[in-house]
Amino acid sequence: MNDSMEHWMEELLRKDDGERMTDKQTRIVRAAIEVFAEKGYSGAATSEIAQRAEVAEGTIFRHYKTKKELLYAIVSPIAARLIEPFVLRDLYPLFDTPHPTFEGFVRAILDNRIAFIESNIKVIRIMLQEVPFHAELRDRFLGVVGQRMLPRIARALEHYRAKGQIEAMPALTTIRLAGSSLFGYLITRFLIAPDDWNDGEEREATLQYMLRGLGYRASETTS
Amino acid sequence: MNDSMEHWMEELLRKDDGERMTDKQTRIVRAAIEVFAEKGYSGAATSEIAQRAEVAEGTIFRHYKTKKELLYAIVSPIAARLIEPFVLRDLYPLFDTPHPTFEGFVRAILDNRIAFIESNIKVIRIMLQEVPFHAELRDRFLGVVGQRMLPRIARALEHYRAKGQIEAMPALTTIRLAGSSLFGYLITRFLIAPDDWNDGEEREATLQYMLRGLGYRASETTS
DNA sequence: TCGAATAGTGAGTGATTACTCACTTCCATT
DNA sequence: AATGGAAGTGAGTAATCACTCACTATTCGA
Repeated sequence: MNDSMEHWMEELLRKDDGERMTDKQTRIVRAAIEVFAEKGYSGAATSEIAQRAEVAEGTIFRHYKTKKELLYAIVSPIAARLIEPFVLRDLYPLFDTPHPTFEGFVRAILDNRIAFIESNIKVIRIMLQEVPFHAELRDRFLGVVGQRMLPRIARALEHYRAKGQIEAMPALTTIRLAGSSLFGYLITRFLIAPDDWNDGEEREATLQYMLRGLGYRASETTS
Repeated sequence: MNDSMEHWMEELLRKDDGERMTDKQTRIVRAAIEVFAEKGYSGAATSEIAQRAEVAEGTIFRHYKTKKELLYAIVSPIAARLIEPFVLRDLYPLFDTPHPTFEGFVRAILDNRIAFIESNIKVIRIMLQEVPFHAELRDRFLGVVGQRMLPRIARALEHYRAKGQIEAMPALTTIRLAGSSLFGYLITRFLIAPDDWNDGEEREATLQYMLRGLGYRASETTS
């Protein structure tokens, strides 16, 4: 029936004020994720969501004023958590102790993000589907990415570049290139070819491609 | 009003049997592209398409039995042409004369695909949006890619690998990695950051990233 | 010039849509 | 045990949906 939403669910299933949701409320959210993922936002009928949640249709609108509010309630927390690790990781200095090499840095991010996306694939799919049609959603997401995530990654990159471990290149370009490779890996693995997939090999090949592409050299100067 | 669909339009605007479309029919197709791109397939109302085409709603259903058939009529020819150049390019031998180096090969594909996608961005957006929801569409697309495009690229890659110009790696992995970079470039350029975009620099950086990532060496053996 | 086929029309249809509201049920606090 | 507020209900509603059909207008070969 369901699969991989267990851990984050517990955190998603609180209201903004921290109160726990009732049983029926969690069933509504679960059902909505299912139906949005299958049919898209416009194609999903609130009547079907209610049916799958085994709940009266009115119950949905008791908790969410509109269908769009239900969508946002599902997508927003995941969007935030897509970015969070970069923010957190920056709190204890990322620069020196944790990863002396750029390779270690990239490998850590890769593993971390793969794991997260792996267990949130459904909601992320909904997000990717709907972002083009909801200006508010897009602006909020791009805003957070642009203002919080990118600058921090840029700072980390500058560190490794200064150590001569990677080629000089505008930070945004570096992020775009490496991001595309990560993104392509995930899309292929989860959406295009979930079968016939040797994950160990593909992951390593992707990593090597990224490192070579960015001109990684083990080290020249020591910090 | 409209912008970049001029050249392929002339070819799209024939029926399967080659007959030309009437004026109203072309207006329907144009309007449908607009509305599908803005609202998605489910979110698009046939009444709005008719309105924008300045046509009676019944006229749409005279030419297309259902709304879904209208979608397919728009998307199918573009899906085919996304792949076609690889097929054609292979007809006159790609291996020797045209591009002695792998770099030239990649650069040619890059330029070719960029130009095509640039002038078909709207329909491609529709395709990307709707493919997840229409199994028939997805299967047809993946079928053509898997059976016609991938084997031919794989053969070309084998050629350059044999000449020692690129690293040994499974062909599908190579294609995925290079494809991700191309895809990421296009997504960023057309969907995420159409402003603040130095195209010359970004295109060159992407190319270099791809070549380095695949372990490109100018040449070792001569053919 | 005619006739028949094709293109185009728009009011009309039943189904479905998101959402409302008067109502009942549940439960924590007194 | 009483009570007030929140949770839950489901029939009902106006709007919108994709699609039909009886009809008119246009085109074009004979």
